[in-house]
Amino acid sequence: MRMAHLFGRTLRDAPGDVELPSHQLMLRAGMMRPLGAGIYSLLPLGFRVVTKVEQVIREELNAIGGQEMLMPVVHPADVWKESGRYQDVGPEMTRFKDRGERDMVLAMTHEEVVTDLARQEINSYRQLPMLVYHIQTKWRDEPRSRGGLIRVREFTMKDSYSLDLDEAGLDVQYQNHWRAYERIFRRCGLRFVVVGADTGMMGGTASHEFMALSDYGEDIVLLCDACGYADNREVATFQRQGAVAEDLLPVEEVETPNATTIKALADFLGVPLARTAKAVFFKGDSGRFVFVVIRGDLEVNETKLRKAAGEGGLTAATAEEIRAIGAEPGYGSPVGTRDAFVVADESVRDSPNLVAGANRPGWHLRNVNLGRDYAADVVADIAAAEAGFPCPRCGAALRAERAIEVGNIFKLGSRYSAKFGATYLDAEGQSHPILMGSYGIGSGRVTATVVEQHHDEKGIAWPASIAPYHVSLLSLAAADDDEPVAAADRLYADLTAAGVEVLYDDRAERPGVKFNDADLIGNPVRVSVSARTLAKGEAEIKPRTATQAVFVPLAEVVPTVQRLLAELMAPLGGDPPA
RNA sequence: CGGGGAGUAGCGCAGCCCGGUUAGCGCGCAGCGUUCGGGACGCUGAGGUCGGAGGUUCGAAUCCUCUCUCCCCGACCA
Repeated sequence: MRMAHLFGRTLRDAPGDVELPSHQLMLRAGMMRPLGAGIYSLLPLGFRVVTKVEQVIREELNAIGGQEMLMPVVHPADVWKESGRYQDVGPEMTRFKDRGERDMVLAMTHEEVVTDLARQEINSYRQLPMLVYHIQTKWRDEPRSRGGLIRVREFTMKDSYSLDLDEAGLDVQYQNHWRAYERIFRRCGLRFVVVGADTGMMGGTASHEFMALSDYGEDIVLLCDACGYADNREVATFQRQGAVAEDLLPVEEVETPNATTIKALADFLGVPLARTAKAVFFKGDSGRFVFVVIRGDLEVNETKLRKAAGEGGLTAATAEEIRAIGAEPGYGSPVGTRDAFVVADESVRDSPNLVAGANRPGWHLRNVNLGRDYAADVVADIAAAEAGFPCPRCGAALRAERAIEVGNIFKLGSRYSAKFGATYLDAEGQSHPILMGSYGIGSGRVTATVVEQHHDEKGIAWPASIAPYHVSLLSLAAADDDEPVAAADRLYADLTAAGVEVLYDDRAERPGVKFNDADLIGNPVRVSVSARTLAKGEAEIKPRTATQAVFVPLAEVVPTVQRLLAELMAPLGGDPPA
């Protein structure tokens, strides 16, 4: 591609309000442009990268037996009503009516459609297992998109769906995806970990997320370097110290002016946070008031709490709602409150004689004990794991890292097939629901995440496997000097003929501009010819991440580039260019 | 949805508080000339409904009201 006619120019400055490195760099490099909040056009350079990522995905999915297909992006609402998600999913699903006043939706995902297809196409055990996938646009009207391609409303996702006879078959496909995803992300040059995850509203029985470590990640993962334990913070657990044996002391009131936070309370009384119980108040989606009691040194994990309380969603309770159940904001405790569903963390069961609120301003109670002074409707693990907490498996200190979710795998089981009547007949003529799995990778998010992990102050440094082009070819010449241009033209032809993808900067720009743009765009190898190199019959070759360039005779450029590319590709596990 | 910030030329910004000819600067863009290995220089030039609507005023980018959009934090999130 000749850069003079490339659609999409580079920018010296990113828009001032853009902060994420990948967002800035992909805008500056001319790879994408915003159309609206969370809606982007991919320009040719960016589209080439995403296409390559998708090709990697395609190859690895095909390798585990995937059959590529294509399902629609506009769905009649009927299938969503059939699964129940038409009612369950909130405003992030866009609903509209067609001209015939029929309810329609924009696809957020494709479980419904694939299950509808499965019940039409599958009826015998002889047909299973199967694996189908597509790479298709999704629309999710997120309350807040952010960070360029990391979190958008319209995006392209590879979603695959496994169809199996039984749990054993589902396990195999789940493991196949696990391995395929590891290969995909390795080939894309991503550093990642696999963590256990919440199944969320996908339901199902198991879920893992592929998390690329990044300071700008929206998720937090907890990792154990000693034994390899890894979980999303939403589900991460930690070793508890067990019940403390201590005689239960009588409750006594203590005046605690202005001690409305747990920290202020502990400081005022001179007791450690772990000797206090804090109350946290939520209103559940069901309308119940959820009263949480947890030891003062721990934080509530809302995902765990939602499960323990059996609530689909939770919002913080208002001061009026708190007073309505007989509690007092800042001085709340479950002692003497009413009309609340009390969820206690295991920590308050195991730690006797805690300081808790007295439900009147300026006063707390010493020696409050679960069971004696108040009852809990549920006692469960609802505490958030933190860095430094003991690993649930081996006890070593956990490490916490921010991460971007680039892929996930779910066991759906019969959640959809049962509702849709997607069944097969076994060898005895018995009907069984097909067991399903669902597996997703966002190709645009993968692309942006690669940039997060592969850039420097100059620009992007693409892994060779997914770079827009293999080579940036620069002709460095004065306007009246035809020699370097002619030499670069020949190299462009030779490299292209050898199967190397070349972005040829043939613009009438000064050397500095071309160097800077080449660094910004980030193709893995740069080849330059100028009067200076031609004086010795050479070209300059420099990998994007190398500090030193090499000079080779013009005739050696093609083989040298091919060798360099092969070296750059090798650790990525992909094939070098032909 | 809550909190914060911002909409002035393709991009980055100033001007606004304290209203007053023709709305500025840098980059980019076009032309000419000089330059030519890490974002050159000179001259000339094109490019603007100052996000939109309404209002106040002799006069509004500037003041008031409403509204739209974008960004950041939070809530949310398969």
